[in-house]
Amino acid sequence: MPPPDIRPRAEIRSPRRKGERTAVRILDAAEDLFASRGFAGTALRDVADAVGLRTPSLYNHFESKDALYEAVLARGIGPVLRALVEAVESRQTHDADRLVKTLMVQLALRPKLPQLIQHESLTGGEHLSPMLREWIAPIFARADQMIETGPAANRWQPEQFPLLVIAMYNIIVGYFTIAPLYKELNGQDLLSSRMLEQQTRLFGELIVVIFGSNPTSEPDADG
Amino acid sequence: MPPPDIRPRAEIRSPRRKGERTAVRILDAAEDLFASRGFAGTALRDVADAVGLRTPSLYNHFESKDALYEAVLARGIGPVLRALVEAVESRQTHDADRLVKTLMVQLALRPKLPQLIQHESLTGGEHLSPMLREWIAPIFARADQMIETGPAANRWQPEQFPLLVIAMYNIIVGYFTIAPLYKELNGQDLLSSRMLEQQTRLFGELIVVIFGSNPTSEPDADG
Amino acid sequence: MPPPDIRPRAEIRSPRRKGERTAVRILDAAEDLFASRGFAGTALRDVADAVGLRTPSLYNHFESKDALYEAVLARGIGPVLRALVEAVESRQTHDADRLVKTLMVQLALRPKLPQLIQHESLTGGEHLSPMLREWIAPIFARADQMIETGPAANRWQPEQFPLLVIAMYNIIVGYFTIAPLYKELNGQDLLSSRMLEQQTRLFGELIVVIFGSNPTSEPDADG
Amino acid sequence: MPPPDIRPRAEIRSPRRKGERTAVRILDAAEDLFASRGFAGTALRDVADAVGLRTPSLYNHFESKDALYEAVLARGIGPVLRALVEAVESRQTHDADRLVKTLMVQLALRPKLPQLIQHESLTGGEHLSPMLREWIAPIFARADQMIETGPAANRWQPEQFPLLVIAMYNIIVGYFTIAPLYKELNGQDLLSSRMLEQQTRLFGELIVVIFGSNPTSEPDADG
DNA sequence: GATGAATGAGGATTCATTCAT
DNA sequence: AATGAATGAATCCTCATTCAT
Repeated sequence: MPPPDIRPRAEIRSPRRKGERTAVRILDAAEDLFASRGFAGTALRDVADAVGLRTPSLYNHFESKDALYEAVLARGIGPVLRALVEAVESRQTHDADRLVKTLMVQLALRPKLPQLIQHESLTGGEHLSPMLREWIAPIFARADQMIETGPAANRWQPEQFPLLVIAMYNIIVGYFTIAPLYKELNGQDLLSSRMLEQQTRLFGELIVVIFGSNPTSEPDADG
Repeated sequence: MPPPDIRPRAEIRSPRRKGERTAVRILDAAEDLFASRGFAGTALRDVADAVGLRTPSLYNHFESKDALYEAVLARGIGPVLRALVEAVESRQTHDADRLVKTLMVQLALRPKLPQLIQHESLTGGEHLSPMLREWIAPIFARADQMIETGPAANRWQPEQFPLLVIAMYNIIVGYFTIAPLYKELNGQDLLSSRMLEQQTRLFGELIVVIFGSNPTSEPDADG
Repeated sequence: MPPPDIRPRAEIRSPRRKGERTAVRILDAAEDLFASRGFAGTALRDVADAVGLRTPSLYNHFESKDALYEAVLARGIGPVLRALVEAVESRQTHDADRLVKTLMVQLALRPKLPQLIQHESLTGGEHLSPMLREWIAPIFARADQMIETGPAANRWQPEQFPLLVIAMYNIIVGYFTIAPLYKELNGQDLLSSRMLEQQTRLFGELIVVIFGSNPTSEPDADG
Repeated sequence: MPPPDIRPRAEIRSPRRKGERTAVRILDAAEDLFASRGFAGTALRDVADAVGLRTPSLYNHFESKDALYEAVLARGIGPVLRALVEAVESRQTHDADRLVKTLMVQLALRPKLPQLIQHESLTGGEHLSPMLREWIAPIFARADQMIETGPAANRWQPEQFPLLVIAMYNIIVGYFTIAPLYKELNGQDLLSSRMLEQQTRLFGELIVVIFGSNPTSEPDADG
C-alpha cells in the first residue's frame, strides 16, 4: 500500500477549479495556525479569517474541524513519507546518512509539519497514529537495521539502536520545534534558509561523528 | 536575581495546612493535564474533576487559569533552573557533560515538565518567555562558552556552537516529547526508570563522541 | 370555491416532463419526511438527499421550505376534501357512515397525510389553517347536522354532537398517528393493508354501535 | 420495577432549594414549548427566555436538550403511569371503564402531556420508547384482557380487541391533540374545564355504548 | 434544471469566571 | 474553603437561501 495521497477533492498538481484553490488556501491557513497554536488552540474562525471567508464556508470544503486537521496532516506527511520510503527502498543499505538528510530536507521544505507532528507527539497522536502506525514503524525498523549493518554497529550496543534513532529524530524535529521560542527569545529565525543550511550541514557532521563515517561514500573508510 | 521560587501561597517545604495540600493537588493535576493536552486543550473542569473539586473551588487557590498554568511552570522549572545554575556556577569550566546530565536527571524526576516546555516552545512561549528570558539566555551562553573552551572547540566551528547546544537540548527534551506517541505506537514506556537510565547513559556517551571527551575528569584523555 | 387543486407548476394528471417528475419526487420525499419528523425536524438537505439532488436544486421547483410544505399539504388534502365534499353533497342526509368511511378510505390511500395533519394540529395549524378554515368548518357543520337528523339524535345530546364528531375524527386520524410508535413498540405495521382493512371494518361497526344504525341502506335494519 | 419517578435532583413534594425551584420552572416552560412546537421546533433559547434565564444556565440543571426533554416526559408520564398501574392492579377485573376514566382525568390535569406523547407517536417515539416499552405494553395487554373477560367479548372479535384499545386511546389522546387547532379554527378551548368535563362524560357514555355496559357497577347487566 | 460556493442567522454546548451562600 | 447558580463570550456546526456557472 502506498503512502497516503490525501488531497482535497482530487487536485493533482495545480488546482484548477475555484473551489479547489479555496480548499488549498484553507489548508495553508490551517496548517499555519494548527502548527503554531495546536488543534485545541485554533478556532475555525481564525482559519476562516486568514482565508477571507466566513466560518461556515469552511464546511463546503471540509466536513469538520477534525477532518480539516487530518487533511492538513495528511497533505504534509504524505510527501515526506514517500520520500523516506523511496530513500529506504533505494537499497543503499548503509545509507543512514541519506535517510536522515532526506528527512531534514523534506521538513525544511515544509517547516510547519514538524511542529504539527510535535503537537501530536505531545498529545499522544490521537489524529496522527493511524497515519503513522503504518509508515513510521517500518521506517524506524529500517533505521535500526541500518545502524546494525553499518559501521556504527561496533560503537553502539544493539539495545541502544532505538534510542539512537530517537535521538537523531529529535535533533531534526526538535530544531523546528524550538524555532518559535528561539525567535521570541533571541530574535533569530531558525527557519531562515541560512540557518536551515547550517543545521543540515551540522547534522551531516553529527552523523559522521556518531555513526563513525558518512556511510554513503565509503562505508568502511572510517570504521 | 535568584531562580523563581514560586510556590502556591507560601508553602515552604512540605505543605502543612489542608489548603496548601489542596493547592499542591491542584498543581499536580494541572501539570499532568497541561502536559498532555496543552493549555488550550485543558479545561479547568478537567483539573477540578481530577482533584475531586468543583471548578469554582480552584479559584480559592489560583487567581485564574493563566495563573494556575504559570504556577505549574514555575514549580517545575524552578528546581531545574536552580540545579543548572548551580552546575554552571560550580566553575568547573569544561563540565558540559555535567551540565547536560544534571538537566537529564532533573527532567527525569519530573517528566511532565519537558512536555510542558515543548508545548510552550511550539506556541512561542507566551507564558514561558518571561521566565526563560532571564534564565535560559545565560545558560545557553554558558553552554556556548563551555564548548568554546573545551576540547570540542577544535572539532566544531564557532558558528555551530549554538546549533550544537540546540541539538543536545533537543535530544534531551525531545525524548520526553515523543514518549506519549511512542507508547501509543510501540507500547513501550520511555518514561520507565529502565528506559530513562538507558537514555541517560546513551546521552553521556553521545556527549563523549560529539565533544571529544568527557571533559569533566581529564579534558584530553579521550580526544 | 372548489377544493384546492394545488399541483407543482401545472402538472395535470400524470407528469410528463422530466422537471415535473422531479417536482413530484420532491413532494413524495418531502411528504414522507415532514410526516415523520415534522416541519421543524426536517432539513431540506434530507429531502434533497432522498431525491438524489443537492439542496439548492429544490429551489428550482419550490420557492421555499414553506412553499414546499404547503404544496405537500395541499396535494394530500385536496383529494380528501373533494371526496368529502362530494360525499356531503350527495344529499343522502343520514349518511354519516358514508362520510367517515370515505375519509377512512381516502386516508388509507395516503397514510402520511393524517400524520402531517396531526403535526399541524399539535402546532396550532399555522400552515394548515388557511386551507382548513374554508373546508373543514362546513364539513364539521355538516357532520353535526347528520347526527342531528339521523337516528343518533335520540341517543346523544345536541351539545355532544361536536365532541362526537371529534371523537370519530380522532379514531380515524389517531390510528395513523400511532402507527409509527406502534410499530416501534410491537413490530406490527398498522399501515399494512390487512390492518387497514380491519380498522375500516371495525370503524364501520363502531359507527353502527354509536349512532344506532348504519343509516345508509336501511336506517333501522341493524338497530 | 415501579414506574419512573424522575424528578430534577430529588425534590419530593415542594422544592425547597432555589435551584430546584428553578429546575421546576424550566421543566414547566419546556413542557409548554415542547408540547406546542415539538422537540425540533423548540429552541433552548425560548425555554430560557420563558424562565428568565440565559441559555447556558439551563445546563446547570439539565445535561442537554435531550435530557431536559426526557425529564419533561418522565415527570409528566410518571404520575399517569402510576395511576394506571394502580387502576390495573386494583383487581376489579372488568373495570375497563375505570381504567380509561383514570387516564382521562390524569391527562386533563396535565393537558400538555398528551400533546407531548402525540409528538412522540408521530416521530416514532425515539425518546419515549424506552419509557413506554416497559409500561405501555402491560397496560395494553391488560386492556385487551379486560375486554376479553368483560361483557364486550360477545360483541367484538378477539382480533378487534387491540384496535378497540387503540380507538379508545385515540379518542382520549386525540381530544387534546386537536385542541390547539380547534381553538385556532373555532375559537373554543377544548381544554377549558367545562369542555373537559363534557368530554369525560361523553367518553363514559361511549364506553357503555361500545362495551355494552358500564362494567364497574354491574358487569353482566347488558352482556 | 443542477450545483458548488458562500453566507447570515441561529442553535446546542463549552468554558472561564463571578458571586452569594 | 467549597459550591450551586448564573452568565458573557466563544466554539463547532446546521440550515435556509442566494448566486454564478
